[in-house]
Amino acid sequence: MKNLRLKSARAAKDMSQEQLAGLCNVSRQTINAIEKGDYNPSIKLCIAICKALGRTLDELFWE
Amino acid sequence: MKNLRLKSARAAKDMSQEQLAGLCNVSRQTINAIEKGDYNPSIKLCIAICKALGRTLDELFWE
DNA sequence: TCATATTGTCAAGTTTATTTTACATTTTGC
DNA sequence: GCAAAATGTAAAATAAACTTGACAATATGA
Repeated sequence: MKNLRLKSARAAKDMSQEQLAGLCNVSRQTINAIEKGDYNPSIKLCIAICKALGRTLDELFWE
Repeated sequence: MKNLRLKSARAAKDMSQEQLAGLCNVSRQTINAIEKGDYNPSIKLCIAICKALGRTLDELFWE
């Protein structure tokens, strides 16, 4: 299941996958895989993503 | 960093670590380690825990 | 006090997230 | 249409989550 809320929140900040990855200290491929729904990130990474995008866990990852 | 909100939410439901583990399909040791802060669970597991305890991600895992 | 349930912890093994490198495809701006 | 940036994807290696089994320590209740 793709994470379109994440993709959209990133677009809203006009941020590339690579920029977001840099802010979160992970690789670009990791961000790509998460948006694509390929795997299941750690809560720590989810929190880092949320902070970089100014969102909360519930907004980006709650179903 | 211990997760006391999780421990407390579990206590509020009068649920043992083993019962919670059962509902989340993980081992008791995994729940123990998460409460103790020993590791960094996946978002999928966090969501399962939240659902079992009737809480949201922000309530149990947001900082 | 005694028995039992719950929790803490450890070691060894398996699975899976994440990295690195690399290349192909698509999008964007000029 | 061209060049550059952004995205999609894949294989091999590494780190860390998670399991299983087992035992000690602590709490709970009769």
